[in-house]
Amino acid sequence: MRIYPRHSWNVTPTEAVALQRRLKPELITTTPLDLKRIRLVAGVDVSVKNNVSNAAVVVVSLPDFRIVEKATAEQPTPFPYVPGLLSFREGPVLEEAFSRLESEPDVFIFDGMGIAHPRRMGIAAHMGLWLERPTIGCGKTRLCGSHGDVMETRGSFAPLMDRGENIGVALRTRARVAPVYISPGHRTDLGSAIGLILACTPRWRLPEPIRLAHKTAGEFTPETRLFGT
DNA sequence: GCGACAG
DNA sequence: ATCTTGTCGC
Repeated sequence: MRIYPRHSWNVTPTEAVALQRRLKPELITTTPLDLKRIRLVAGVDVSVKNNVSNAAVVVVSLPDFRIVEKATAEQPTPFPYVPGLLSFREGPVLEEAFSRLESEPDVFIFDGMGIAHPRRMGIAAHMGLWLERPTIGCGKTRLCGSHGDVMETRGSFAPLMDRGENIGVALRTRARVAPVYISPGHRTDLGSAIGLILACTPRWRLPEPIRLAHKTAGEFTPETRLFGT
């Protein structure tokens, strides 16, 4: 599918922060999704081993979660892990995987934050600008903000607040299991994000597309090129 | 200055 | 993220 690069990834951490501040005004997080019309959902994930990054985008159909397409890419890891700058580490290899995608998913779910980020530019929000399509952040742990208790029943959630803003929710996708952190990325709103995540978690804590992408990204065979050939 | 800190 | 054994539960 077509992608829309917005800037070079070859930047310093200081420049990266400046880029996040410049891009933030372009995010749209007030448009609801028409959930009953969603047909294709993509899960996005990156695994890193020995400074080699492997990206996987797995597209599934709803409501049966059948795999429609898988796109992958491999690149040297270009940037260290710095809290708040994850997209500069995973963005380049994701861009390559996205460019190989044939289908056009209605929405993309990322392993990480959307606007639940110090500068409201988590990886789901940032890459949403590359895709110009709805994106949602689904993280396993919190980057910033705070929230109250979440009831133990599936579907319960508590607002995630940061500096007076509601940037997402801690959402219980499975009874008595730790909640996940959901936030809009681009071209969707918080309510729609919650609805879509619940529609994608029939059994496990993490959304099915993310689980499949995680599995695919981690299945790469490490290059054991010792002794040549 | 100190603590927090997606993957 | 990755490194890693056993272990509790359905």
